[in-house]
Amino acid sequence: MNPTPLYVQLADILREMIKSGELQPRSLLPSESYLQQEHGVSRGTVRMAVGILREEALVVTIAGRGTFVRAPEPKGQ
Amino acid sequence: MNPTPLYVQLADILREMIKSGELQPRSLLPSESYLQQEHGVSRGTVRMAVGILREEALVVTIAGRGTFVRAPEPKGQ
DNA sequence: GAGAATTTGTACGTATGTATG
DNA sequence: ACATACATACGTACAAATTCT
Repeated sequence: MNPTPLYVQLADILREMIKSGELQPRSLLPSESYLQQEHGVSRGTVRMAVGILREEALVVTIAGRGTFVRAPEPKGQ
Repeated sequence: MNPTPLYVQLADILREMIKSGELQPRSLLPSESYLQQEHGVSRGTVRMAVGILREEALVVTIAGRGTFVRAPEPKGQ
């Protein structure tokens, strides 16, 4: 009965934006601050969502810069 | 029970300095770096405090220059 | 004009506290 | 007890705008 946690929902949204190509490889994800306001959640929730994508190796985060969409691994590796 | 947040307290102090005339219209507010050290808080806390005054239209901030006390609106404008 | 220093702008990293279910 | 979610507050890093030497 428990609804899907907000941070999982947000991770799902962002993952879909990457898979669909809306967020291109090597491009920046929206900042934590932007995602906070855009989705009406706290920074902690945003960070947990992005953390999921990081664990899935879909994105790479650099302090002071932002979070980047990783290039998909070329086939045959 | 929660104490007033530091950034609200600092905003209150700065607002009072403006209202009282200690900080004159068109003069510069102390820099973020100065306010940090002077009040023993982090830069983020200073920025949130100044952000409150900005929302109240008591000050105007210019990147690379500083934050200025706004001149009170002359009657009839 | 070049370069350094200052100041604000933006972004992520971490810790703690509170509240709810 | 635990997970979720929010807010506060510290810090670091990098970038951009401006000023000064």
